[in-house]
Amino acid sequence: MLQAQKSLIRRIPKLHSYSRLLHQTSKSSTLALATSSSSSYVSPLITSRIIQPLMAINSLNATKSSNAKNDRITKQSYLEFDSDTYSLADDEKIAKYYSSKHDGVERRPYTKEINYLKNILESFSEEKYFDKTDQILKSLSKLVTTREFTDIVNKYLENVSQGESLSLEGLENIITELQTTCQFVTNSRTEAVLLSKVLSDEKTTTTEIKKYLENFEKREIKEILRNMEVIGAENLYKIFDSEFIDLSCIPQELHEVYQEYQVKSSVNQVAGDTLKLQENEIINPLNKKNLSELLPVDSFGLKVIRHSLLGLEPTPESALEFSTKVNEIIKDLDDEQLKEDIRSGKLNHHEVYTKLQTPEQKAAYNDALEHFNYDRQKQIEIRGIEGAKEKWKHDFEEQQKRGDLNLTKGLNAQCYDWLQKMIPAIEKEHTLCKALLENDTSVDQGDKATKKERAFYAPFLIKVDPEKAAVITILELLKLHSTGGVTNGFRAYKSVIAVGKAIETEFRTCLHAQKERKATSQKNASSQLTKLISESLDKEDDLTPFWDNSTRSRVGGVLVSFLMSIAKVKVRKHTPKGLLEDYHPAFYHGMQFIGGQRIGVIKIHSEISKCLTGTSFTESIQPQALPMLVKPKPWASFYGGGGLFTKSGLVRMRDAPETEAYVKAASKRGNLDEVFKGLNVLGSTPWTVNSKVFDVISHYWNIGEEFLSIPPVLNEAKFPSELPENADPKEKLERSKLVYKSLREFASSRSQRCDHNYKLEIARGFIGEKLYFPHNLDFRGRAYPISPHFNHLGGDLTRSLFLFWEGRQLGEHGLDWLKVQLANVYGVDKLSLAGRIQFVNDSMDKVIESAADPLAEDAWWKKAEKPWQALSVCFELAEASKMDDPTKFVSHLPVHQDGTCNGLQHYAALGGDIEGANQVNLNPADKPQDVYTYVAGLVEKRVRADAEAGNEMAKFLQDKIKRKVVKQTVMTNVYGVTFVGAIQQIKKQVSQHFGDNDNEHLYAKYLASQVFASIRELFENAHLIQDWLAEAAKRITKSVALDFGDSKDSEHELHSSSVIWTTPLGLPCVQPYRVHKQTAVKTSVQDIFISIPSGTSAVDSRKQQAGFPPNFIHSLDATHMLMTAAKCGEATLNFASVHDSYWTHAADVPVMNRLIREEFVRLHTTNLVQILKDEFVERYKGCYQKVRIPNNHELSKKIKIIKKAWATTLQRKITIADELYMERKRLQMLESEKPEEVEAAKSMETTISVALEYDCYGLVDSKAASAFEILVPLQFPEIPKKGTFDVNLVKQSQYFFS
Amino acid sequence: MSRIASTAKSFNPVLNNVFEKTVKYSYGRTHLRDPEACQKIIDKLDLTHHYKPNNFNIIDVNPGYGLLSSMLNYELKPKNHILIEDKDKCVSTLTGMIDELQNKSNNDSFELYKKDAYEWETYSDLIDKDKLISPIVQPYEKVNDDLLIVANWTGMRDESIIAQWVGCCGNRNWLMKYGKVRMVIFVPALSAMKFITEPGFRKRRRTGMKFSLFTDSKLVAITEAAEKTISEDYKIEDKESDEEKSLRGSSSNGGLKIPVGLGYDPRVLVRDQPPVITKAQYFRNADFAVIEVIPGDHTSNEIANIEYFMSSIYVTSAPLKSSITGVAPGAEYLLKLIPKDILEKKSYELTNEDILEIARAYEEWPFKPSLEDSYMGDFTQTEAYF
DNA sequence: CTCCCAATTATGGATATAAGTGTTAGACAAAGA
DNA sequence: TGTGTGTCTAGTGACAATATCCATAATTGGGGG
Repeated sequence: MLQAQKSLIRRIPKLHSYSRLLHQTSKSSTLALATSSSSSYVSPLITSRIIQPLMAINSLNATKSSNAKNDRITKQSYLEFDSDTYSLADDEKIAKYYSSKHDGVERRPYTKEINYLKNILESFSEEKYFDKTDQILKSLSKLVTTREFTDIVNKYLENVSQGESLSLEGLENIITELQTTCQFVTNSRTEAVLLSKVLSDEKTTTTEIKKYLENFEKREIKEILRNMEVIGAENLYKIFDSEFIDLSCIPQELHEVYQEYQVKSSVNQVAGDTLKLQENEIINPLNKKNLSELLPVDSFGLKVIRHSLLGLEPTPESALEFSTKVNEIIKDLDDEQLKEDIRSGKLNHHEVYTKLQTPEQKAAYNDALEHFNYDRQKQIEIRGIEGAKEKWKHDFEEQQKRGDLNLTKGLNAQCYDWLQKMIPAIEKEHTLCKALLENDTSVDQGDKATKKERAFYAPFLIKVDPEKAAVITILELLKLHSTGGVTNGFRAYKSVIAVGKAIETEFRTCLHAQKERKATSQKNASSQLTKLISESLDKEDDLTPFWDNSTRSRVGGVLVSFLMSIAKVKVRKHTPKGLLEDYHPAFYHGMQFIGGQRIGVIKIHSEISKCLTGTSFTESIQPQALPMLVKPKPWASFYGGGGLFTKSGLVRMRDAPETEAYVKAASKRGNLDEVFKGLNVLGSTPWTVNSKVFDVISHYWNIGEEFLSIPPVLNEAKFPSELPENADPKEKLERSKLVYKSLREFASSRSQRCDHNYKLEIARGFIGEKLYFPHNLDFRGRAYPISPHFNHLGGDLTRSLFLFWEGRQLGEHGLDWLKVQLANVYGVDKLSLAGRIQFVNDSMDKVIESAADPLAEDAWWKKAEKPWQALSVCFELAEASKMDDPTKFVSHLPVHQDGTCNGLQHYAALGGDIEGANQVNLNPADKPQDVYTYVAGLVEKRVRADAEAGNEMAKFLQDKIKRKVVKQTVMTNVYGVTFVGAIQQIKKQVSQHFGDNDNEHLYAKYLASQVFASIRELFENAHLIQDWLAEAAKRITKSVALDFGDSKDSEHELHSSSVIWTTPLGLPCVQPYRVHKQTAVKTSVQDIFISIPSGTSAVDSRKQQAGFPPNFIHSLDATHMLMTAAKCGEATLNFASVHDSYWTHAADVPVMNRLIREEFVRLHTTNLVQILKDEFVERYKGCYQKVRIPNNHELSKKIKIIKKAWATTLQRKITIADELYMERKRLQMLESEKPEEVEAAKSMETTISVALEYDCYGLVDSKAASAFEILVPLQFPEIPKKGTFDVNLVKQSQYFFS
Repeated sequence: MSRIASTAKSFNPVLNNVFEKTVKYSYGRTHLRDPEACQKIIDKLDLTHHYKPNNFNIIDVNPGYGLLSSMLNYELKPKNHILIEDKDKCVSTLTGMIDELQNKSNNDSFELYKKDAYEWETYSDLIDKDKLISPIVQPYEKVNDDLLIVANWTGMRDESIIAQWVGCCGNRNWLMKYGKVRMVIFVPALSAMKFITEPGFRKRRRTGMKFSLFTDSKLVAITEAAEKTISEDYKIEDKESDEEKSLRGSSSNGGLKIPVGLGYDPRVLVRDQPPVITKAQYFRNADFAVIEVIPGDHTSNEIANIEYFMSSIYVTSAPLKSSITGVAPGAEYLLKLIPKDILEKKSYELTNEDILEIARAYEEWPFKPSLEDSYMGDFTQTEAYF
């Protein structure tokens, strides 16, 4: 077993593979250069006097590189090494970089390993496997900085100090030992852990506490107490009680709490601001007793608490508290009926809220609800999984009782059955894992491979409760039904990762909840203190890093394989011999081939998939993916916005450590406050569900037929008739195409139906609720709601379901804006504002009809371009028009203001094109300009010219160019659509509108080129900027860093600089397009292919180039949005956005419109491109670029001579690495303190230095027959001149956003 | 610009100095440049007994610059010799050759058909629409003596065509509806290694199995192995381990005494004794082989029911008994129906008889998945975005 | 106890898999001259 | 070394191929000192 243990420990860090890498590269070309005979590669042009110092430097380098061998972590795994031989020198622990040295963004070597170690340290420390934790800590101490190590150890100490098993002495011993063996440096947090340990001991007397505290100075105590989440509420009060403590010992943030406590305890009444209820057991997920008590909520005399999201009832305590508060609020209502309605639960939260009369009542209700929802939110996040289980159990028991064969219920019962079988399997696995980790040889671990696998996932698997793990596995697999292009199944890869991720999320949530509970367990803790503590808990950043994908897939793999082996379904088959009955696996594994490539799939047994089609399965939504009931935690650091117990990063990214590092660094420097501000405005907008629209949707949904955007219920795909085996291959081919087409259609219809179903189910659950969307960003800074299924970014149908929770009186202009909104969604958005209002006024009776009878066969709203949103406005308008004074109408409807082709607006502002600015409404005008129509006109003009020139195609297309044909292409042009993409878009239009299908491809191709040319003509300067951006990206991504090939940093590939820029709000954007290496992870299901994230692998130059211009523009529109959001927040507007569509209350539209314009002007009055260029120059200095100069130029000759000289001394070809090495040496010597070295450097010539005297970019001549490649310092082209458009005019442009 | 002149037996002296010795465009395929090499192939094929002069047709797919075609034509004297070729440079050389023949020897059997040989339509048009030839349907009991197909499919992406043609042999559709039509195909060496195998050879996979089942295939000629596939520490070993090692199909230290033939199933080499074409004899540095494929006695009907099953079986090289379980729900039942000795075998060891046996057993299986279950969607293609 | 060598294991890289290839232009890499 | 040829991949959010073999580095185990 020792062997297995060693193997585990060895395999986990996988350090030796890295060391091998190091070793290999240390033998590679550059080092060979360094270690070869000393003077050989000095240019013959250098006199012997100068060779001396060079030799010295080189031999120094040589000894260093021979030392490099010792960097290898060889032999014993690094849990066992005990000397400093393998440690990273202090400067090496952080002294690495990503794309640029000049950004102060550090890259740590072995990040992956360190993260892994942190994770297993966490795991082992809770299990108290001290022998292992010791080793891990030793290893870590070699790899991280002292400071970080202190943090790690503190966290470790916190974990191990829990419970009784370790005494204070034991803890102190550990610390002392770590101090000696690992150079552990304590800080105040360490003291806090110790203090907490002292205080937690029941036997510790007050005198002892005092004595202990007296060891410290008051200033020190203050620092210690800052770590309140370590100490915990209960202990904090004990400290407050100690007579040794006075205000000077208390950190600022706790002053209030302290003083309050002093007052209260003087009256001998401890922190009584919470309700005196039974023992506070909020977080006890598995307490069944608790659940049965949940049912009689109405016994509190208030049924307001109606909805139980995910089948979870609120805790009785908080329900009682809430009902008490509500009773208090409605006490003074004079409307008895309303009072009764509220009490009896007839009204949902939002109805109650709107019906309250005074602002004070509303505020009080809001307050009470927020408090109540906080508890519910906790319940959802922590017990959401359990909710699903309870439902299954319920259905299972029902079925047992009644023999009910209802399909959905049957499925739930089936799940319960699987769950019951799976739990013991996982429990058994847990014991095996623990045995493995404890070196318990008495347990049989099975064959070698299994054992090896287990060694990988054991530390993680044991952290999650078997029941929860089982529920999660079942849910995730069922959720994946028919995804990934697999009929009746899913990709094995996806399932394994999904389960792994879900398990991790659950684990993290539990961990966080547990911590918070521990720290705030004191039943009488003041709410103020509780809040402070949970806030400081959020600050723990990177001590439990995210699991990497290989870990996820391993954990997921084992669980999926369990489910696959235990989940059975009963099948019956009539055969000639009679009825056969058998149990078949519900899931089975297979391979699919796509273009010869294997894809692992897991198929769901048809009996099961039958139950799954079309039915709702809402329980399968991870609770963390739902909108929130309470205001999200405000963003203040990289982690911490979003769910209460859910860790989500500020920027969503897929395997992009570089992006992460840059954003984190920016966050730490405080550069992101503006971004946070904007995001927090978005996150704090409360919403509710539009129940009127919901009812209508629900009606049509249940009919099951296709209606507007609702897809029909399809039961099975229709296949064309079979062909005989010997049919012509051509026919066979045609048929199989048809089969795939119909399968594809079926799948897409089903997945759409499924998607809608999710949304509707969630909407149903949130009717009457107050909900929030925490937002985060993509790497360009665009904001997205974190909850993926149901949010306001969705399509027409989804958007129509949203209302602002708060209402605002329409006031003077509000009604008009409502009308504009209706006109916009109806498709009448090309008229002037007055025209749009007139349009609605003319249709007012139809609007009212629509609202009164939305289900009418030919209701007016159904003909709208965006019918559902139109319906939503109809309801609102109809209500408003009922009022005598519509200005007093309280409106909840969000009114949208959309930019006309927002990307082009930014381009036009950047480029200053007058005509372009006109067409996208930057320039004030009487009525909105339509860029699509304009471009269509330009295209038409070109086509006509061609037609006259005799082009047949042009003759055919003449007079057929409509707005619609070019619209999508114009729109996506900004977003970097390629020529091919444009062809596809236009082809679709062509095939719809023109008769001739045979030539549609030719037409599309021709038109696409004309559209491109037209756009280019219209936005000439803008396109020059686009070109400039692309050229800059090209140069950056093709550049070589001076340090390339340096022995100290061998990880970088040749081209490893990605394009990085900073938005005006300070958010660094790093294009994450790199070529990722991929490896296969063996799991018991199959091998799983995962890519290894790396910030240093070669950049994907093509993607970087293609992506940069659109990404830059996106980052600008995102910036504009966040700026506007922040301003709207300041103006106390409710604000929401869908990238370039900004929403607020009708009454507030004028204010928002002003802010939108002001912020746009503010953004564009600086010369953004110039700033970008300056930033680039600074960031990429020290990078070199290949330039082709004429072969016969004297510079070419000079460089050839130098190269030849080097090559003869080195006996091999000169590589780029060699050239850079020599240049590096030259520059180093120039900085040297020794004058002779400086002298030597001055007269030394390298291939790069000789080129410095020439204007190499000027020498580039594309026409020259033969070219020679040389390296020159990276330069950027001059930025194109701006046009004459004055951005300030935007302020007066009514139709800029409208 | 030197041109080819040769005294090879099948070389038409009329064509001396018609073909260029080097060609500029390979169009991604290998072309024979040496009449001696062509002669080797023609001799090995030994087709004169099978086809009566002036009484049969040749469909010559991708003849390239036409050297081999001209020699085959001279040797076999077909009534019609259709050259399906659409590459410009090739076409011009071919027309030159045809003109030369017509002018100097009154041979008008050649017909150039400038279409893409990849398209199925090309063949149906050739026969049904343009009626250049009208092949006679002959029974499957004997090899068709009315039609001969010669094809060069040595390009990178041509392997799929070969596989599909074999599929047609199984289906007996396409040109195979005329009977057992002989095909002489130039293929990449690696394809020949995979496809022309006997049971037990490690590289034998599904398509290899189909070759065995649906066709009688032979290796006609091979090339010298390209240098990179030859292991440096190549050693001559004794015969037994020789046999074993080369059965594994490993390309590094195979057991033949000379590097030529490395990577092929040694039993096939012994069986077919293919002559070797040297590097200098062809243009474009890519190994190839010439194979002869004649439709066999089995059809795809016989194994249609286990298509999906087979694809799963050939994913792994584990013995059937262990790989069979995950193949479909309730596959355990199937274990009872298949003979034990077959279950012990690995997928690449299965013989034709074994496969047919499995197909029969599968038919007996009460829980065999319905047909639509075997449809595995492939809709990864990006579809429209509104 | 360490050192050295042989044997074993881990790991990354290469290659095959199936079997129509919906489309076109342009950039880029390998290869033939 | 400068050419023609073949291959690859094409907007964003966001979605990823596996099995097997082989060479070689790393580790272990055994033996001798």
